[in-house]
Amino acid sequence: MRNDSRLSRMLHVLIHMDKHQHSATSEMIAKMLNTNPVVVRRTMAGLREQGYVRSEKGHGGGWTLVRPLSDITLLDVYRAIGEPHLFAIGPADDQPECLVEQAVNVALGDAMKEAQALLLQRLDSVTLDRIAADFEAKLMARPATSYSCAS
Amino acid sequence: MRNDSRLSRMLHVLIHMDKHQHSATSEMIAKMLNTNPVVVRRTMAGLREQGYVRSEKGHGGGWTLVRPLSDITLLDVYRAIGEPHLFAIGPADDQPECLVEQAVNVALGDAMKEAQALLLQRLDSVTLDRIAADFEAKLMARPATSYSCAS
DNA sequence: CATCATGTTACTTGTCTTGTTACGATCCGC
DNA sequence: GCGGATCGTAACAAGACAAGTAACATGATG
Repeated sequence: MRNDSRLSRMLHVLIHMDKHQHSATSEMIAKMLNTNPVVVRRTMAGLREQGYVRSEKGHGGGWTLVRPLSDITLLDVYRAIGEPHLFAIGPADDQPECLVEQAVNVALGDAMKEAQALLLQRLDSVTLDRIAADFEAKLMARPATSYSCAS
Repeated sequence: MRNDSRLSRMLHVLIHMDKHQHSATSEMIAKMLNTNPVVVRRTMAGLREQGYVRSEKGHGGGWTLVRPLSDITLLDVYRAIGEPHLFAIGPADDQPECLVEQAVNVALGDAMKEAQALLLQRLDSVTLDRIAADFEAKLMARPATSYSCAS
């Protein structure tokens, strides 16, 4: 459990949902992601609130993709899941009195801000249908193998 | 303890060490960083192995800066402490069978690699004496206040 | 040799994601 | 309406990792 895998997982799910027309239950999605239904509901809650997916209770319920993959960027998904911390490193103290430490924080912070800006920009420049297209290309390259997880 | 603060702390220490000519004990450094001596020794071990500082046991011992700040980049320090993980996010599975997940990992991985390359490049472009100079500038701007932590 | 200081190991703590259990609410089919 | 399917949510345990802590060995100085 070294990294926060929520972004990766939600991207995975959304693309799969686009391939199936019918709704998917948390149970099915959980099997697909090798996790369990509660985690799925927890993480997908943000996507629902942002209007990317819809959930329906009761018999025949489950999760449905509401917007086309071409309308969703990686950044959209990142924001929908609550913009978790991107970096594992950081300052020891956010508001230090020591001027040396302040200078260190500025230097490190500047570098990290640049990297973060670039990362977010990259996430913003990729829509989910692009990833789906990459997947299709791979599928064509080796059509004999099983192409995906439990789907 | 949300972030790994080792890099930040070591930068802080090295610059302070440059200001004092005499060696500093782990005890003194620990007070400066608001931590304790064992953590200091643990983290500084990497810096010693890479030849940036020297440690001496016994009476009058402690830590000494060996190389000038102008010879040490932020990247050097990052590497010396063991190149800890930079990102808090990552894929759910590094070697997934699912081709969709593979495509997701490639897309996310590409963006992260770019951001990481930029960050490391920025760390490589800054030497510790630059941060020390920033500190001096701040010090001139308000010479009346106490300028640093327990030093 | 007594003291100071590092070196190292083992264990605990704090924090965050993930996993799990439990229970309530809602919807569909009979 | 009843029962089962399914989401919503809260509460709690597990696992990982940095950081904090305690204990003890090692080496250097006077």
